[in-house]
Amino acid sequence: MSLSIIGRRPPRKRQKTNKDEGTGGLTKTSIVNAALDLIDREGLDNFSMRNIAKALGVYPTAIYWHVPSRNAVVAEIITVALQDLLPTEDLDWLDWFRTLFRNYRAAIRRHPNIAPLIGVQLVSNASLDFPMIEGILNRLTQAGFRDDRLAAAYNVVIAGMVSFTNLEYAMTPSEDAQQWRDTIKVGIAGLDREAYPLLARHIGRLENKAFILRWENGVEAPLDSGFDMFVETVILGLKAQL
Amino acid sequence: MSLSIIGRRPPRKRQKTNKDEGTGGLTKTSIVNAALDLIDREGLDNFSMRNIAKALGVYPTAIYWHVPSRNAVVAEIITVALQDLLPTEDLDWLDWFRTLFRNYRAAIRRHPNIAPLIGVQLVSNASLDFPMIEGILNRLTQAGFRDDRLAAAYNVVIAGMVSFTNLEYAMTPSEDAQQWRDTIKVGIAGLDREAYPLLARHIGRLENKAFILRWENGVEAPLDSGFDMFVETVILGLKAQL
DNA sequence: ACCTGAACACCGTTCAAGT
DNA sequence: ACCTGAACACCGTTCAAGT
Repeated sequence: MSLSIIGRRPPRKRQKTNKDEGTGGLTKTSIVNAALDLIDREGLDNFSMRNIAKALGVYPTAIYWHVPSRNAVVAEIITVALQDLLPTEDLDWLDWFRTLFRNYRAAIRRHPNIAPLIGVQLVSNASLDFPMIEGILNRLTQAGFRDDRLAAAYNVVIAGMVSFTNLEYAMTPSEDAQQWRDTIKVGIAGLDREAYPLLARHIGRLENKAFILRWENGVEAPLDSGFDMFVETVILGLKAQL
Repeated sequence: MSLSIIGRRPPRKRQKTNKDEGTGGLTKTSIVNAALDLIDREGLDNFSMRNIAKALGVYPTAIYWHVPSRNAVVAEIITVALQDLLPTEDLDWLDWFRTLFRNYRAAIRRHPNIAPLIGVQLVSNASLDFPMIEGILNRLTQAGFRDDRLAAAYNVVIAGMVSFTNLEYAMTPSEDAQQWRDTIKVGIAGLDREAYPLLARHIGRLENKAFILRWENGVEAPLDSGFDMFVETVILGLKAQL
């Protein structure tokens, strides 16, 4: 049972017409699928209620009979994309969290363009669900976190799960990508090597492979080793505080 | 020397007229200040080029003589808000990173509404600057990270710096905040206590104090203990990998 | 050099009307 | 029950024209 905010409106009683598939009629799921498809194919810049409608061959306003708002569509997209993140029960708590974090990143890699939607609005947070929360609390309790420290550790885990990956898959400018890339490269080329010696020495392994110093996101330039270290950092850091 | 993408256009030669203050004329800095003010006062939903113009008493298009795009304004806002994050030199590497993370959060707490702007676009990443990057590399080198592991650790630090805080200050829905809060509370009230016993047992210390289970963001409901633990997690986790 | 003003191609959402 | 169609109050940005 997830905290979906969709399907609350219209609040008038509504018979379960149960035509969620087959008939080709407009439904909540067909809308959400079309929206996710649109984002995958054309990027977040082209994600709009009007473009969803266009993809479905209906008037923009038709969507509002099935779904209360754009925010609700976003929440539902996140729910769909982040299904089945929970690791299997047999893992110990360290491996359980490792797997959780990797599952999250794998889900984002399937739909990288949705990354900027996650975490920026409380509304979209709500599409995560109880089984996941319970699972996290369960493993943290096993690890030894109690009471207020359990709540704190829970927040650490959520932040750890989404943070690196969301940053890795930040939006690249859809227009003038070339110009943007040049701007960064020129900035790096003009670097004062005496003022910033470490940056200058390691520029080869930082350029386009490190936050702030890249012009492509995780789709073209994945930050695998950084992600691996981040996962270990969070897990070993939690362990160190027991 | 920061990687600002502002002031590139118009690329025609342009005399330094040096009337950045005093005269009351429109300038890049007056535009950025007005934009940041607008966001602070009225929230991100009301942040638009047109509303900046309205606040300055000019036509929307006047802004485009001083600034190339909305993205450029965003990048500049971030640069202004994230000034002076660097800790003092005398701290050892552990305390240096602790202070860096706290400085970042303090900066966001001064302008909480800009949090959703940070990290979602590569463009806005670029407003961070070389002194900070060099400082981070410096402390990581001191700690003992070398070569490829230095680059990975750098990415861990950047992600660690922004992640928890950005999530903590995610946007609350500007409209129908009351309805949104009720939706969450109803979801929690209807919780299956047998299926999710840990969640049920600790709901008192999770409700509105934990990601996914809150209806207010860090402005009204700061996650202090979670943040403290997150900082220690990242730092001790890095230390554990040396 | 700097701003006005019209214009273009978009948005999300409401509401009345059709079937 | 479900969709059309018009309408409202917005967007970012370009470009010609004024001063």
